[in-house]
Amino acid sequence: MSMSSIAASPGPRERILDAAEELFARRGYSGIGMREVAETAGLGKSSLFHHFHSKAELYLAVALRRLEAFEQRLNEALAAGGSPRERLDRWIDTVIDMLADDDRAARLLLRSLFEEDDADLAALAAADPRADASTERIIRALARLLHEGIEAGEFRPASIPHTVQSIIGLTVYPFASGDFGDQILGRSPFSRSEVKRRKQEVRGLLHGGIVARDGAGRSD
Amino acid sequence: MSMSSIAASPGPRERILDAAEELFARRGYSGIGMREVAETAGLGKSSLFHHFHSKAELYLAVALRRLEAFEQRLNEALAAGGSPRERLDRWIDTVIDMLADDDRAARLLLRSLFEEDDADLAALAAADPRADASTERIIRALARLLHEGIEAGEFRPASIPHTVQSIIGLTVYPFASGDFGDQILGRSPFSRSEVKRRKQEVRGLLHGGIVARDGAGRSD
DNA sequence: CTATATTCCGACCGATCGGTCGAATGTCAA
DNA sequence: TTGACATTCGACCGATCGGTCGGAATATAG
Repeated sequence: MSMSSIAASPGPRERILDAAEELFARRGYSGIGMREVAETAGLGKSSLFHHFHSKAELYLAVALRRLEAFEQRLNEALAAGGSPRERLDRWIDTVIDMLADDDRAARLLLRSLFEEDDADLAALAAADPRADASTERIIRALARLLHEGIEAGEFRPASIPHTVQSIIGLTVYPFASGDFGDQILGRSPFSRSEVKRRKQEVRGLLHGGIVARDGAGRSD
Repeated sequence: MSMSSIAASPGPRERILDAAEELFARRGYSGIGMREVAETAGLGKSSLFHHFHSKAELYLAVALRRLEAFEQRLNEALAAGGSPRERLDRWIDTVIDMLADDDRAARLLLRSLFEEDDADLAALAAADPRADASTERIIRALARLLHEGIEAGEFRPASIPHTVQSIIGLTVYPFASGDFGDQILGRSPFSRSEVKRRKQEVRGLLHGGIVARDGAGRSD
C-alpha cells in the first residue's frame, strides 16, 4: 500500500489549482474558503498554505494559468495564417471551443474581468501584472487583427474598441451565464451541436447581421 | 423642525436598498457584510435586521427592485409600437440607456445571471420566484419580438435562443466589464458619446455585420 | 543507518461573519 | 397620561474566516 493512491497523477500543486479553479469559478473569490479548497484538493489547510502563501496568491495563480493557456491557443489560431476574415473566424472558433470544453473557464474569465472582489487581491494583482499583461496582449492581438481587416477592406470601418467588446460579449458571455443560459436555450447545457450553432450565430452576426437584406436571405 | 434632517427624503428601507445595491454590485453577495451595508446606509446592524430579516432576503429585494424597474421600462419600449425592427432597436436603446445610467445596474444584473453565490441565497430564491419570473418575462418578450420579426420577414430566420443570448451579450456585457472595459475603450468610462457609439455598434452588427459586402460599405 | 530537507497536519489565533436579544427611544392614538 | 407599536442600538452568540506554528511523517542523499 504505502504512499499509493495515485502514482503518476498530478502533484499536489496541480490538484490544488484544479480544485481552486472549480470552486472560484462557481462561487467567486469571497464565496469560498481555503478550508474548502484544501478539502477538495485532498489535503489539510496548513499543507495548502505551504504551497500557496495566501488566498490571493492562489487565486492569481489560477487565473494566470487559465489566461496563459488561453493566450497560447489564441496565438496559435492567429499564427495559422490566412486572410483577416479567416483568422477572425478561427479566433472565434477557438475561443468558443475552449469555453465549451469546460464552463469553469468562461466563468472564471468573466469574473476576473469585472470583479472587484477584495482589497488584498487587488493589491497583489497590482504587484504582479502578469495576468493583466496577458489579457492585454490577447485584446491587442484581436484589435490588430481587426485593424488589418479594415485596412485590407475585408471589414467595414468601425470603432475597433467597440467591436472588440462586441466580439467578447458574443463569445464569452453565453458560456458564463450558467443556469440562466440553459434556461434561454431550453434547459440543455452546451452540447456539441449547441457549440456549433453558437459559432454559426456569432459568425452570422459578424458577417451579415440578423436584419434581412432588402430581398435576399443569406446562406453563409 | 423636529424630526427633520431630510423630510421628503427616502425612508430607511430605501436607503438600505440603495446602499446594498451599490455594495453588492461592486463586490458580490459573499464579498459584502451586513455591517458594511448598515454602516453605508447610516444605521446600526441590528436596525438593518429589523427591516430585512436575512442577508439573502436583502439581496433578493435589491435584485427584484432592479429587475422590475427594468421590466417595466422595457415593456414601455415595446408597447410604443412600430415594426419589429423598430421595436428591437428601441428595446436595445432602452437597455443601453438604463445600463449606462449607472453601471451598478449592469453589474448587479450580470452577477445575478451567472452567480451561484450561496446556498441560503439559492434556497430563498427558489422559495420566492418573483425575480426569476421577471427575468423570464423579459427574455420571453424579446424572443417573441424576434419571432414576430422573422414571421414578418424583417429578420433572417435564425435560432431565436442564440440570438437572444447574442443580444444580451452585446448589450449587457460591455457595461459590466468595469476597468477592463475602460481599458479596451481607452481608459474613459462610458460617456454620453460612448453610449451613442455603443448603440450604433450593436445596431450595426444586428443590421449588417462587420464583414464588408462584396463591394459596398454600408452607412446605417 | 543517519542527516537533511520537504511535505503534511492538528491545534490554535484574532478578526469577522450572519444573526439574536433586551432594553432604550420615538411616534401616535385614545 | 397612558398604552401599543415601530425603530434604533449595543452587547453578545456560535461559526467560520485567513493565516500561523510546532512537530510528526515522508522522501532523498550520503
